[in-house]
Amino acid sequence: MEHDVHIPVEPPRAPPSLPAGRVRLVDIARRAGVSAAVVSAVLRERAGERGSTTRVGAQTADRVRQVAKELGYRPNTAAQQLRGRRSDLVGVLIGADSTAANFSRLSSVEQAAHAKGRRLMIGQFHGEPGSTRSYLMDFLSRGIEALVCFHNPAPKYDSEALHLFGQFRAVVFQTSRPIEQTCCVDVDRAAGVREAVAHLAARGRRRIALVLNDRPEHDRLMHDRYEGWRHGLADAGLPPAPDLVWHGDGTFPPPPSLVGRAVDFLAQSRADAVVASNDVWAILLMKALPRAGRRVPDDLAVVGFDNLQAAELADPALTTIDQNNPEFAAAAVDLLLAAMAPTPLPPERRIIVVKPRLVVREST
Amino acid sequence: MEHDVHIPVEPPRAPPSLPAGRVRLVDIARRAGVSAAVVSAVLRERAGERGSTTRVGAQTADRVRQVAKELGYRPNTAAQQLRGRRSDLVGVLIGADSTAANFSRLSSVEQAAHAKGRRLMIGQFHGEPGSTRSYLMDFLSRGIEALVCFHNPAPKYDSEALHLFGQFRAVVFQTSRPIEQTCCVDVDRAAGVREAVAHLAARGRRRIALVLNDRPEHDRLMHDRYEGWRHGLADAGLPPAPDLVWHGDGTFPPPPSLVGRAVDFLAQSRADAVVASNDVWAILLMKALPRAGRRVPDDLAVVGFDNLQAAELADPALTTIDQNNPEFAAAAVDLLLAAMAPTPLPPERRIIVVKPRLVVREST
DNA sequence: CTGAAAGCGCTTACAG
DNA sequence: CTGAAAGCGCTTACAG
Repeated sequence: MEHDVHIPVEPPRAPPSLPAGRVRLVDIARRAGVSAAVVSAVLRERAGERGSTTRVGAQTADRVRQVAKELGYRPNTAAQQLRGRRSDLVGVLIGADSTAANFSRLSSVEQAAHAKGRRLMIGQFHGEPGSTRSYLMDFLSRGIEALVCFHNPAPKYDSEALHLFGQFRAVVFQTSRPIEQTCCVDVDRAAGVREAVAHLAARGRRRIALVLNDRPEHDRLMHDRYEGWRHGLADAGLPPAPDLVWHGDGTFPPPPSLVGRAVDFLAQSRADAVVASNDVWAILLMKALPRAGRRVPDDLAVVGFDNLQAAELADPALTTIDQNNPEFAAAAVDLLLAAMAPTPLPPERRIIVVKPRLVVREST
Repeated sequence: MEHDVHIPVEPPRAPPSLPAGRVRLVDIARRAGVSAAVVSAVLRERAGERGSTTRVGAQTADRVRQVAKELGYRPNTAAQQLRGRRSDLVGVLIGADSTAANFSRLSSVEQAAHAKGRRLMIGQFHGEPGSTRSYLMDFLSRGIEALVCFHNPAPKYDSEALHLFGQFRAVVFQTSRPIEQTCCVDVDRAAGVREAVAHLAARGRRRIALVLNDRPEHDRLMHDRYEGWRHGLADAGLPPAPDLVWHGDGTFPPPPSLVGRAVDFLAQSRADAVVASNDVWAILLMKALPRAGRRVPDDLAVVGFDNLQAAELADPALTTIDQNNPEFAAAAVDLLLAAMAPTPLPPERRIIVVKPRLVVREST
């Protein structure tokens, strides 16, 4: 019919020896004069997978590899996956409002995963539980079996989300687990603060204060810091000093008024050192202290937590507790791989605690 | 044979009406008493894809949806992809040594991509071209057609890498393109600096210096700042002042000795304001200036570039040029989607320039 | 409006 | 040591 003439004519097909478009396994097979099964066996062998029972002659194998390279063959992962191959993707869930510290940890996890031949797919959740669920379902649709969650602290999940988490072969959470069977990498915050207190005491500080973002009873992260501080004082032979603990109302980042109250507290309590909840708090304190007539570090030594880029750039450069992201990331990936193994991981091996490192700079 | 007795006995199969393991399309079809083709049509319709020519009766459709929900069906993306469905994944290439600024941009891109129904797979490269190539091949194997590259500045790619880039349907680079046909989102650095100079002039500054990390002739990013500064002076009716330009040797971050030389220059040139290459430079200058007897902002106003978290935390809080990541990310994703369309994008639409915003704080 | 069939690109028993 | 065949879970012409 006349109105059909505009339909484009099929271009002449390329000769079968030079496949057009994407190169497939059979294209290699045809060119090398072997069957697809042989090509598959050779290529999987090179990919370092477990040797198939089918052995291919060395000459044939070389020829196949040669042709594959010539044609620039790249296997179609969708087909491999459909045929039963396990996915090498790791899903990552991270809060869209994550701090810079979390994104730098993400970078470490990517490197650790890459070193183990894994790739990362990332999803950010934005508070509402729906976004978490949709990403989890998406990951499962793609055959992703391993998941890392950067929840800090873990939000309250609804039962539907918990059900979805349960469908992965391996899940590693950060800091705490909403589901007992899953895995967790935690940072030993108490040990970090304890080391910081030891460092301050060694430098002659005697009235070492603690500034918390929230009450220790409300927030496990703060509780851990409190415990580390308490033990640190005891280690150094200093008396327990509940009068040297100040806490905010959980607001973060703290508004100037809240920082001002903490500074007043530090001045009035005659503290000669302070361990802050994190670097942001520490830097804000350092900024406000001189205006209250307290010099850092002469009158008051300051220690932060996180080792943000801002810590190094602060004036004076901030002594802080580094969360040791490379070790954290390696532990997370190791846990993930161990949890994927056929034999279930014993409960005591499902949690790894990473020890942070104190980075001493000018503020102490 | 006796030594085979340890092989586990197959568990009794679940009745066909309650499929065990992953739920497939046919499981829904069986339960709903229809064919797989009907289920596929109904489910794709719900997924908002273009309506198939095959229309399904409303009652049947409802029943299918109901059953799919009951069984917790999730489509197998590998099978969909193998059947010809386009991938909704966007590959992201980012330097492992990326600054915090780049990772925060990554977060914006994820949000923009997510808003358009796309997912991100990230890969980090570690300097050597091999890691870039292996990620590009990996992305192609997965059927990923869209790529975003956070190269800043773009490294020298070998011809093999360039060939791989050419195999994607859409590639968006940051700042500059190593291949002409690809797309690029750039930040109008010159406009940002020009605005900063206008701001300084409006506050009565007359000797506005420029501190560059490298010679303008060596580095396009520095050249753009130089041009913005030059035009800014002209806009404000200030004389051209080549004696107010200082540049380092490209080392970044700058060692204290280099910062010291820049500070000496600022003191000797009697500058009353300075625009620095970036926030790190600005903060290091602010830290060193008081020791040279110059107070910020009273004697010397300071402007940075990037709006890092450290800028807000600096003392005084740093006025800086924000790269406007949300707009950058939206532009990058728009470009990607436009470039994926069947009609090729005209060359002039392959570059989008994002205007940065000046964030005024205490340092000016 | 609906069903039966073919096929996407692989891998894996199963024969030779 | 190698080949022919079946099938993973979908979607899309093609018939009815």
